[in-house]
Order: sequence, then structure tokens, then C-alpha cells
Amino acid sequence: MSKPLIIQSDKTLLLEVDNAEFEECRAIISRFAELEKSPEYLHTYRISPLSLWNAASSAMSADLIIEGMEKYARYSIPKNVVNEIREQISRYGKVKLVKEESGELVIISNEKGFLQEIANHRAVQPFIQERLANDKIVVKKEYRGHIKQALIKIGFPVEDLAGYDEGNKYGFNLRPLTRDGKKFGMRDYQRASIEVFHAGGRNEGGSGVVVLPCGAGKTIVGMGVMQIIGAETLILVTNTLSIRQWKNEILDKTDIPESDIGEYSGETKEIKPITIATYNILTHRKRKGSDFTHFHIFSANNWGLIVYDEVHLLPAPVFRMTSELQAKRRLGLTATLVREDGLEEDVFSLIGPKKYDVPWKELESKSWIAEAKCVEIRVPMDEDLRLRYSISDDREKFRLASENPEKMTAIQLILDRYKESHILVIGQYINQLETIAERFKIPLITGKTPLSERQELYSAFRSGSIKSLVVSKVANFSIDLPDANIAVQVSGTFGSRQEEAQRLGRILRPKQGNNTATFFSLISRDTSEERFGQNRQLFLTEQGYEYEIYTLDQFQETGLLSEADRFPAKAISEPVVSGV
DNA sequence: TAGACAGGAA
DNA sequence: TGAAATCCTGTCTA
Repeated sequence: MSKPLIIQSDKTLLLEVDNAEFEECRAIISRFAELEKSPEYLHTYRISPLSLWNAASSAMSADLIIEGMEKYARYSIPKNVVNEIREQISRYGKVKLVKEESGELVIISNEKGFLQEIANHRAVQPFIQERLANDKIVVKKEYRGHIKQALIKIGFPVEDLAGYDEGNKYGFNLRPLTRDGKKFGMRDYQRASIEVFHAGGRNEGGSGVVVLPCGAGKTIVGMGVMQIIGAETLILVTNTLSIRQWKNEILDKTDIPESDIGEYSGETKEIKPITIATYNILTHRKRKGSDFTHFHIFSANNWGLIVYDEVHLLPAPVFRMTSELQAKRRLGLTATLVREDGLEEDVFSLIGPKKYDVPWKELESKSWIAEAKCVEIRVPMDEDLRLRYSISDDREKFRLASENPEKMTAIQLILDRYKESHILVIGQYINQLETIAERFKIPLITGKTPLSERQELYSAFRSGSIKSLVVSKVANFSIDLPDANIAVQVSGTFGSRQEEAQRLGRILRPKQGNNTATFFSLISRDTSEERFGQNRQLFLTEQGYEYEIYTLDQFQETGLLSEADRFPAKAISEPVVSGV
């Protein structure tokens, strides 16, 4: 068998899927390269300066990377790629931002040439106070964030060792038992990520991003870091349900009294030693263009730590605020570093570099999260629809493809074959979902469904008296959405991988007994939807899932269907972790 | 003073 | 590229 990896001089890596060494090879290269395309046979990864710096900061050396590539490479590695890897990895840590005893903020480096280049670069000059002799550049203190952003843009990933404010002390302990008496212990990877984040002590351990899949217990990592730092903490989350969830988790697993946890949202505005706020409220202004109404939350307490939950969803204004907060310790939590709009550089420079990640498959093998299989079904369009499709503009095309009535056939097939399972049908268009709900007599939940009715349906689904539910985008955010072992996505948005992550996360919570979940996505054949399907596939493949593609006919015949017995509805039980 | 709802934002 | 959902604020009602 030949080797699975082809390394090209344009810094792309081609990885052969049908190769015995595929899995091991992917486990290594996914740590320093970004997955770019993932069709059936050949996956494309790209090495970028940023992907290399992230690798460097999560303790990968150039030797390790090159050894890893050599082990799986079919042909010899192009010289320029080796050079690029050595060059970029060595750059990380070569330029440092430190605080002098006098309190001045300076850029230092052993490489005189680097300093020369930096000092002469126009992008950096506005932030420079003065150039002292040859070996340091004094930076204006208030621009600590800006200078880091500017430096990364010109290719110098500066290591920030200027230290942090300690903040007001706030100590607490993690409980050995949760409130309902279950034993609570931290898992290896959770403990490891906390240690890595904190490593280095006063000046070093204090900012960075921990990458963990949904359901792997990111809140627990957050609490662990809070405990080890022992200071008043501001936690920023995406929505109000997350606020409640963080609060519950903290009450459940620490001895922090409820009176010390504040919620800062539209409803309640409390500032306590531990305060949880939404991104939304931070970005709120009275009028367009006026000041941010709630910016004072950052100075309301002397915070010693700021936790950014779902850091890949940070709105741009929060980045701007964060650039002013470089003296605060910062922990970013996310399931994926990918951002569609190229702000990943800002995550690196303003929140911090990637400190720790665990491949999903590794968690899966230890049953921390459910084993999941992804199946894409290509549904044909009838002639009439095909004709309408061909004469529509791009916008309408996508909509027509999404709402292809033939998808009903596939849904019918899945419902019939997996009738013993808990099935969620997820879609983007309310009309389409209404049709499905009516046709198959399945209850429907949308944004308009009153909370009480939602909860009733959820609990009926959980208890098993309802086997299937149709849900709209609420599924992306609603935290009390019950587990299912089958999810069927009938239509999706324009290829956002984040959304994919959320949706899959819904069914990925570990279940006792049968620890398997299947995620179907229905795509109209030979349409623009396929392209978006590929994009969504990218994220899943990046995390190591198998992605199988069938036409509707093939699917009808495949052995997949005989597995119906593998999904007994009763086997669903409480998730082992209640992470986000 | 709580809750319901409309309207705007991103 | 578009549609749907959320969050926040302000106003009205009881």
C-alpha cells in the first residue's frame, strides 16, 4: 500500500481517504494544517502561517511536524515547504512584548533584523513611542492590543509576556460531589487543558484558546481555570440560555454561593464576583454610531479573568473592546477555530493562540461523546422542478433546491426504517417544515412556538411518548433540546460550518447503552445545494467523521437501513455531561 | 412591577 | 447572495 499523503510546493497537502493510514495521518496533520476541501477521495489541507503559529503555541515543534509528514508522505517533501515550516514555527516566540521595570511596554527580539523590519513598517508605526538603540522598541501602552494585531498582519506573531492584572481575589473550590450526589471528577483532557493554559506562571499563563468539541465539557474547563486563577471573573456567552446553563453548572460543581453569581442580560443587570453576560448586550448602542451602552461592565469590577465562550462567534465590536483589555487574563473556549470572515487572526492576537485541542475521534473512542455517522443523501428533482430551476436566478435556485418535494420520499424512508428511534427533522424554511409536519403528522417547533408548548413537546419527546419532532433554527440555540439518535437536515444555510457544529452537537451527547447517532442531510442532486453541502461537510470531516454519500436509489438499497434495530428508542438516557 | 408585545439591530 | 431566530429596549396594560 502506498503512503496516503502528497505534499505540494504550494503548501497544500492532499490526503487519500481510502488508505489504511488515513486516520493516523489525519490526526497529525490536522494539528498544524487547516482542512480546505473534503470530497470523497482526496482531502485538501493547507499550511498557513497562522496554522503553524497555532501549532507552535500548542507545543508542536517543527521537527515533530516534519517527522510526521515524512512518515506518511508518498513523495519527498518539497524543500520550500520544509523551509516554510521551520521559518514560521521559529518565528513564534522570536518577538516578545514585555514590560520593563519602569512600566514601559517594549518589543524585544534576539533577531536584530526583525526589530529593524518592525520599526520600519508603516502598519506598526502609529503605535510606536520610540526606538531605543538597536535592541528594543518602546510601544505606547494603550495600544497593547493594536500592536499585536498589526504585528501578526505583517508576519510577526508576537508573544505577549507583558503580564496581567491580578484582579480582585476570589477563591472557591470544586465539589467532589455534584448537588444531586453524583461523583464529579475532571477528565484527563480537561485537567490537561487547564494546566496548559496556566503553565508559565505570572506573565505567560494567562491568555489563549482551548478547542474542545460540543459536549466535551467546556464549562468545566472554564471553571477549572477560574479556580486556578482565583479571581473575580467575567464570563461572556452567546445567549441567555447559556447564561443559565453556566450558572447551573457553576452551582452544581463548585461551592460558589448563588448570591455571588450575577447575570447581566436584558432582563437582569447584576454585577457580582462571578458575572455572566451576553455578547449581545455588550454590542448594544442607544443609536447607531453612539457609544456602547454597557461597556462599563468591563470596568465595573476589577476582573482577573475574562472567559469567552464560543469564541468563534465573537462579534467584531467585542474584538475592539478586547484590544483594550490586554492586561486581563483571557480564556477562549470553542469547538472550532474556523471563522468564515477571516477574523481568526484577531482571535490569535487579541484572545490568544490555541493552547490545547483534542481530536473528536479520541473522545469518541473513550465514549465521552457519542459516535456519530454522517450520511448525505442526494435527492433527484423532477422534470418540472428541474426546468424551473434552470431558469431561476441564483437566489431562487438555492431555495428551490432546498425545498425540493422529493425530499419527502427520503424522509418517509428514514421515518419508516428507524421508527424505533428518536428522530429530529431540522430545516431552515418554515413553509417546508410546516409541510413536513403536516404530511407526517409530527409536531413542529419554531421560534413562534410559545415556551410552555415547547417544553411540553420536549418532555414528551424525552419520555418517548413522541418519537419525532420537526424543529426550525431554534434547534441551534435552545439548550434544553432533547437528545436524538437520528437527525435529518432537510435544508441548511449558506454553508456555515458553525451551524453545522451546533446541529451535530445536538445529537452528539453521550448516551448510555447504545452510543451511536446518525446525521442525515438531504441535498438536491446537481444543484447549487451540493456546493453548500460540501462546505458543511468540511467541518465534520475536519473533526474526523465519516461522511457517506448516497443517491436516493442507492440509499434505498443499502444495508444502512437494516440497522434499524441498533437504535432502540428506550436506550436514550440522561447525557453523561451536560456541557454546551 | 411584572408581563406582553412591537420594533430595531446585526 | 437570504431567511429566520434571538436579544435588547421601550411602551403599554393591569
